[in-house]
Amino acid sequence: MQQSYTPKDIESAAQQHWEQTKAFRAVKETGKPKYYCLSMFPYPSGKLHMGHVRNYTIGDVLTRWHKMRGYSVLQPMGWDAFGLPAENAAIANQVPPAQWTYDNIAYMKKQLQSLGLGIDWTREIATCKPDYYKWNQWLFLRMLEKGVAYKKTQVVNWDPVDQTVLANEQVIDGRGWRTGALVEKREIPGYYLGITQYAEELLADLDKLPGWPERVKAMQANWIGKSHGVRFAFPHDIKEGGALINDGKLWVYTTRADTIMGVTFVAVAAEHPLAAHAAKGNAAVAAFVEKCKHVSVMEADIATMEKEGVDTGLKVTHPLTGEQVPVWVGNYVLMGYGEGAVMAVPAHDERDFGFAKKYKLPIKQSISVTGKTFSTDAWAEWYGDKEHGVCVNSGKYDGLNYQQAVDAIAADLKAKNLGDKQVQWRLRDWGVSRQRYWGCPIPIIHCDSCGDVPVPDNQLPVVLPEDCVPDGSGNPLHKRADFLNCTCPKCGKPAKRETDTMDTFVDSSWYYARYASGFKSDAMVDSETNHWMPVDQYIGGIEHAILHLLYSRFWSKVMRDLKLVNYDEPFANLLTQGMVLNHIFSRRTDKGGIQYFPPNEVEMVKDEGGRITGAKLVSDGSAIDYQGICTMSKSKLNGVDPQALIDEYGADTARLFMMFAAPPEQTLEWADSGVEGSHRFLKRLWAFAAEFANIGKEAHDLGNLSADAKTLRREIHLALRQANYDMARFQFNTVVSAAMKMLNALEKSGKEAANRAVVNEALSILLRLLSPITPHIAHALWRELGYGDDVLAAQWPEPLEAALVQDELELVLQVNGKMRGSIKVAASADKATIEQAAVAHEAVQKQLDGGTPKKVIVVPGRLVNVVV
RNA sequence: GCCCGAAUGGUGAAAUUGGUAGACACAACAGACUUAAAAUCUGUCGCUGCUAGCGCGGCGUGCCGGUUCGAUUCCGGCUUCGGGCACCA
Repeated sequence: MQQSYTPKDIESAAQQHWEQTKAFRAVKETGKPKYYCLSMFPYPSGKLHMGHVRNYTIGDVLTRWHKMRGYSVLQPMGWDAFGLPAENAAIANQVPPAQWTYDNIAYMKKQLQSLGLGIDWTREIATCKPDYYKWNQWLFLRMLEKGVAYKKTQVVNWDPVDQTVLANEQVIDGRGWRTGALVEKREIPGYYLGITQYAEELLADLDKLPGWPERVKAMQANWIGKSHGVRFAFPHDIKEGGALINDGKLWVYTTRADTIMGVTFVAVAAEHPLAAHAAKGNAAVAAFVEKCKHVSVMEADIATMEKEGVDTGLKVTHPLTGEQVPVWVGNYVLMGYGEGAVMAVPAHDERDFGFAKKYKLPIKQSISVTGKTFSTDAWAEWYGDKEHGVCVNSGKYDGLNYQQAVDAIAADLKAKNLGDKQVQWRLRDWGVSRQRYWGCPIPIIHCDSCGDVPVPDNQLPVVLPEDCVPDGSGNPLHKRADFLNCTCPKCGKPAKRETDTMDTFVDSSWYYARYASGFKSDAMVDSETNHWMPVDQYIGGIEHAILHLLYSRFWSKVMRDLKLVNYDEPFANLLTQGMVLNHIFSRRTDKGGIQYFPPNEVEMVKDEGGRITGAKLVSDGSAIDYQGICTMSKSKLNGVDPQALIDEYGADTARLFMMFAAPPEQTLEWADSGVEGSHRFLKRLWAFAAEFANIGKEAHDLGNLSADAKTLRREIHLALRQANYDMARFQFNTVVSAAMKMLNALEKSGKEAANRAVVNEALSILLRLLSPITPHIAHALWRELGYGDDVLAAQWPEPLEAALVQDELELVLQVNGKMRGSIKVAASADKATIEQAAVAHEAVQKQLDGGTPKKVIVVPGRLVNVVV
């Protein structure tokens, strides 16, 4: 056996072995439970980054661990291959997006394989291939038939840099989620998916997902945003051009209908028809409306912006009291939510209160809480309390609590035909049309006579030409006559194809079901899908907590309603892995800019305690600033290329460090020195195994062990017990530390001839334990030491009771809860014996000072606490 | 403001859920081997007081309080930092 650890050789040999034995080919096996382990598929950006390595290592550890425990496993991989970066690369390099994408896929696939991932590559998919996106189109047509998909013209978020429409979800603080450009409002036609039709179920079914992190469920629930309230109208007779505006009704929505008797004014958004009407005859209103339009663009200021408004001079009628109520324009009212108008109750809404104080509007109390005194001088927390409040100054509603008042008021409004209870959702329908080339074509044909005609199923897929080179000015499909021109399926006349493509979130909304399908028939999914689904463990970044996961859940429910699949929820368990961070180093340039330096060109300067105080450049020793720790990013030059790491240390070291540095859900701080530490462990393991192989493995009798051998064996099994416990809760960092403890113990006392039987057992445990994390070295040593042909086929180790028992226990001795020493007692000792031994201990005697203990507490197997 | 989550040595972290705080590592320091370096191995390593030393104490898990024989863990009240949501009516 080779004396030194050479990762290159053993890793390629192990990978060949898995390939030849088809070790990870997923097949239905009767009598075995299934385990579908899925990592979020990558976008083929060019090369793997550390986040990928972390994600896929976690998935592979779980896959291999389950395989060894008797599950039939499915771990697939594919490519989220449509999207903007390919078009941007095309513009920059004059290469078709298709070619760029396929080249990247080929390279990244090699990288994934070099990590030794146990993937069933026969199920590989790329979403840019017609045999995949055909089913996007097919399902889209089914949705059209069911009314789940529909076309409408709407104001959309327009990203001026990417020249595309963004979903509401893709707008962050008024900027495009990818480009960061300020979003403009535009009106264009597009297709929408009725995700709001499933809002109730998407919210309710979160309760069916105990294996999801609470915070992800909370984020989804917030996003769906269900609120119960009352929608009602203030009647008015304000006319424009002879006709009543909005049929003489100013609609508002409120969650606090119980405070309706406290209404002293109404506030409308600057874009509201009443505001527009008032602006025509009132310069002050016109100026304010204009100001709101400009200010509203400055998103950063909005959060801290002063609440401002202007009186329109218009009046509407209170629907219950008949009083005349003034209408104001408020910069805090949003046209996009509810009705674009709100009833204002200064006494019981903090925002309205501030507004009323500023403009000296009346404040009318309509809720009171026992023992509290109302004052219009300052806002108090209880004014908004709907738990304890009862109606006052509210006529017939006096004395009613929140729910009673809302019920009564809603009923009265309904009787007057002026309103009713309504459930309001924050969630909007999903606009899927994108004015981009590199995406799945929307299967629609525009005919001058017949209008928008769906492409018939037998003409699917509508294939996207793969040889276009976008030049940055609009969609290149507009210039492709061969794509554009077609005949109308209804009347046969010449017609034009839709050139919009689908949001790439469509592609990723069902790929997991496609993997699970056997690919045996020309169908979106086949019967094998229901065997593997739902995904038993889904692993990916927290950044997808809302969009991708919500869309996938929605898509699954649509597929279920079409009887394509039989599950309600696609992902039974979800693990959101933390980000990978690294140090940032920078320096101010002469011109006042900031220049960043990659960590490998920098030497850190530390103080005596080892704290980082600064840094200097390796090349010339000049001082630079240490900026702390941040996510790896191209612009800050603090990314680490996993390939360099694999080339230098091997895949096992990369995997081991990734698992050891932090628990999976926590952010991981990159440290080169930590990588070396992990590599050192593997070298030590190899060296120890090689020495053991040389000495030979005679004397394999575990039945008659010396006290030392028993102690060593117990240490091994204790560590194993801890490892198994931690494996089950995905705390892989302490699984690794258990493995390290085993090797430490073996190095300390494993070289004695008398311990050889224990060492032999220990190494077989250690190699099986490490096999999911560092599969290559485990595979190689398992064979070298003659344990068998394939460690993957070995049974997962479990600690033995016989190895854990002790004749004599060491108990911690406490006096008043403070540790004062320890006592040794026979394992069979009863409570009285232990108490006696404890009290007799000199440390206890010293504390007792001749007296007797008040109380003695014995925790079996752990400690004795003497209270004096 | 609301909803999550976190806070433990110089650093990453652990403590099997109320029972020896700091496991396992990294860094640092000292030593061995070496002509030397690298590699490797050994030792020290929370803060602090007394002691020449062996040792013997005190404090310590963001802060303040509580429950308990015993609290990193449970309860109440804060502080700070992450993440999400938000003029959402």
